[in-house]
Amino acid sequence: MPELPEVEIRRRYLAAHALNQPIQRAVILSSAVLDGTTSTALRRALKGHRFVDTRRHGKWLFVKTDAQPWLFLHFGMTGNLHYYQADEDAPRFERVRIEFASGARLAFMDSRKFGRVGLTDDVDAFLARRKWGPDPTLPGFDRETFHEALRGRSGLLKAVLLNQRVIAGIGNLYADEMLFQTGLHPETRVSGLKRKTIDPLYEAMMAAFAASLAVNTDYSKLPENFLLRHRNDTGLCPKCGKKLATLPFGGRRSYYCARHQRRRS
DNA sequence: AATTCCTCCTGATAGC
DNA sequence: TGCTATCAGGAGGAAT
Repeated sequence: MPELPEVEIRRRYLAAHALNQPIQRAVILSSAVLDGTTSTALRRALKGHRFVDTRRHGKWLFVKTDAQPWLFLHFGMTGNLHYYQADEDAPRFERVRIEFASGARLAFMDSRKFGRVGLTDDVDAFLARRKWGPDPTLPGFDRETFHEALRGRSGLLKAVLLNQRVIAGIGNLYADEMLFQTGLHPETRVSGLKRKTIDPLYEAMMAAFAASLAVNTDYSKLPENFLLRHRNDTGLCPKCGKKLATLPFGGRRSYYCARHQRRRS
């Protein structure tokens, strides 16, 4: 579920609740979500410390501690956060629990265990090592950055948009939204795209992220003309009422309107 | 180097 | 009701 806007909402949630209070201990309920660290190392890194800052790049969330390392979180397909009190029920699928001295708790939940939790001493080095592309919502990203990111790419547009090393943060749903808003077929070849096509794609991406953040990623509150409102098996194109078409795409599906998003070339 | 394919894991839902 | 098949908003590594 979580793409750039969803992870940004989680970042804000964590920042609003979990900063600047002493951590009593961390409990790892499923070590399967640990990435490059161990239960022991994670517990030791957090115990007695506080979270002091947050940062996000694409779908990755980083939480600075008052010691050396940052905690990093990736939510996979089903990851989420839940802040609650010790006398309340733990959420389902809790995989890592951070207990604060106050009695409050922060749960990292993830039914499917595709999420990741780990430690890094240097966020920039972490991002560079994994070769992530630029994040469209961070300072410095503009139309030219977008153009530059797509330059030299030869794959299919949908696949390129999903490639986090090209641009960080676009997932299956927002890629479909961008393509729908610009009338581009998912299998359009990137190599042939002109600036007059790429610019609207950039605008559609920024508009989709902004609109989603404005409604706290509650898609039911998005304007009617968003594909995200209709992206399901019975969904109809908000422009023409035609039933949405789908294409298998590397293990998942693209939803699009076969009338407005035609293959060109 | 870039792109495509496969796999990791488990819950919700549709269909019989 | 119960079982089975299918699908789900991701990333990393292998293969091409």
